[in-house]
Amino acid sequence: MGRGNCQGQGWWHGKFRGCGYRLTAGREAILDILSKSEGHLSAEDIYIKVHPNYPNVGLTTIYRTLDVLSNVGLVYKLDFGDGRARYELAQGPKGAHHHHHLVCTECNKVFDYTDFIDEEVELLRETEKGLGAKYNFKITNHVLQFYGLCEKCNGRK
Amino acid sequence: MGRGNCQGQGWWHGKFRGCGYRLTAGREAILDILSKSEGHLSAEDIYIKVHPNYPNVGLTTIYRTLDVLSNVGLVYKLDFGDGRARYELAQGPKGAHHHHHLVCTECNKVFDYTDFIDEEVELLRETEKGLGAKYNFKITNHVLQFYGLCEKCNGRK
DNA sequence: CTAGTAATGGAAATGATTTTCATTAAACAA
DNA sequence: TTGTTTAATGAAAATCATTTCCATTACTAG
Repeated sequence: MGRGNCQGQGWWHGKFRGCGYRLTAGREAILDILSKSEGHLSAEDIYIKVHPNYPNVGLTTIYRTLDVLSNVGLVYKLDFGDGRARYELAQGPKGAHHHHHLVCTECNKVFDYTDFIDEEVELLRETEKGLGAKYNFKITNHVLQFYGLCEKCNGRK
Repeated sequence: MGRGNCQGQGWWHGKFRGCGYRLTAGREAILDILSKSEGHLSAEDIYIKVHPNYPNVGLTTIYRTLDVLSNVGLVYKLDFGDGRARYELAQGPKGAHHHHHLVCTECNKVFDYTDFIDEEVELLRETEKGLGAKYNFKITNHVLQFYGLCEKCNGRK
């Protein structure tokens, strides 16, 4: 973690300075890639996309930056169970568009969905409240993911 | 994956042979440990517990066996986001006792809970059905986990 | 009893992520 | 603008959970 709770909402620039972080070329490059190519990039994916324009940005920096971005709350770090983390922008300039993920265990493709989100969110909120009260547990975060076979992979069997 | 769908319910012994697997001493030792010490053991945890009685069972075998057990459906492989997998018996001799997990991000302790399970299961079932229909996705599995601070860790801050 | 094949263990390999450390460059004050 | 302070950086090395290799052992069906 590090320097306190810097999570919240808002859009870049100010966000950094406020938390004592510096906004460097490399960091902007990474944010830029994330905002353009929407969805589920691994550190290496980002490295490959950033490299042509910024050949001097190393993989180490990608990792460090993603860590910072996720601390600041600009990026979500996702785990689809394939041994490498994925990252996606927490929100566009327009704000957050809440969605969950559907992961194909065969081709590893990830589908975003927004159906049932309201009911899910409602239940999750209830559960968080209930569990928090019962176990004196302060819930900060949850993970809900569905795994299975996408249409294509399911057909092939 | 491997040799077809060997998932289902039932208790040991028969399970193995039926799927073409052999029930060896090492495998029984691992099942034994899992059934005694309930909850969330890592491969190394298991290794350490098995080793005194079976010094000749290596870590590699633990991993391989856990893989088999999880294929056969006797064991759930869990991921609490700390970089190592955990394993728990899918069911006791009495049958499954469905529960979910509450993970403390500070001390990494994991709490089982069974509250709200009915509502959760209901919603998850609905969602699975809905998503399955809409995206032609065959959902086989889901993950729902809450993260936060346990009473102790929360108090310390 | 014997062939066929699954299971095993130890060592080496893998691969994503972190750490180390010397160098560079934001940020802010003078 | 110019320092000065300290965060940020890159390259290489280190970590560490998990897998793979490979030669050996041991179930099991015939």
